[in-house]
Amino acid sequence: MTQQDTLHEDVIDECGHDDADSSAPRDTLVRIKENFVDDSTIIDMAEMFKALGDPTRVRIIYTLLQKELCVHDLCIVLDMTQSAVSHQLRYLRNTRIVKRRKVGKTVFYSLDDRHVEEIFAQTLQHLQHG
Amino acid sequence: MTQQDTLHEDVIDECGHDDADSSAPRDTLVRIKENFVDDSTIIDMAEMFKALGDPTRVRIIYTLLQKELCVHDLCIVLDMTQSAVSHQLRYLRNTRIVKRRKVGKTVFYSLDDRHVEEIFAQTLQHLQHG
DNA sequence: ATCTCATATGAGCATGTATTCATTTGTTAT
DNA sequence: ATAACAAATGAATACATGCTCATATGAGAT
Repeated sequence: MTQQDTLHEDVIDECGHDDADSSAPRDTLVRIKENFVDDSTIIDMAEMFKALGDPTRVRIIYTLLQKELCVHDLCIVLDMTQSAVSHQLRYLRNTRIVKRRKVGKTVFYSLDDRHVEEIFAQTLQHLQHG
Repeated sequence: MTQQDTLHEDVIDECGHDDADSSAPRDTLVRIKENFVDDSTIIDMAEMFKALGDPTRVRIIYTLLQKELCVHDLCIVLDMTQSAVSHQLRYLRNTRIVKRRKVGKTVFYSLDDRHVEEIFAQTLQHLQHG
């Protein structure tokens, strides 16, 4: 916010009259500002994408997309420490992307959120042949 | 990888014979491992989600979803420093989410990737009324 | 109770990241 | 050329994050 508050309108769209002290563009910005969803939604979105924004977690999700697995087997498939996997599973659990089911002393993990599943699968498709 | 390599199969699915030295479950894990997409795809996915996984960048994308804007106006709408916004725009540019168009000394930014746009809009919808 | 296996978790560390501040580059106008 | 504005960028800083190591919890078996 160091520079002055003049507004710029796309020259092509507005055909000329984008004067520095015109008020219409300012209204446009105000309108955009008012169109904002609430902060909590913004934060929720960021949180969710952040949860998907790590290679290890992507691999976990991709694995669970194929089959429900226990922590131990996940460690084998991912070739990672039990501790590292458990930490990431806790992360994914906290963001409701993954759920667990206990059978005796083993805990089975599977995907919890269907539309996270959709987003993930969709993105995977796009990247694989796009 | 500290614990032993016994495998666990879902008791309900497999109706009993989940012996520690059964070989079928091990095959299952091997199959899952082989189903893996290549590492670069995993990394690309994570990179892309990471790019969307920050409140500031979410706000930028949400804003540009409504209208192409120059850096200066983005600063006003987001109520953020020109430097901070520019840094994030560079990030989004590097991940091909956003593109720029120069008109004189002002630079207009807009969304570049249509399916990032779709993923974003879809996720927003899900979160707003889900 | 004790032992073992499966998972969870806290602390510590090394690395990554978002912002700020100061400065630079690039463009227009005088 | 010089001045003024728009945007980009490098360095520094404060904070977040992913993994490791050690340890704790919890459940079944002996």
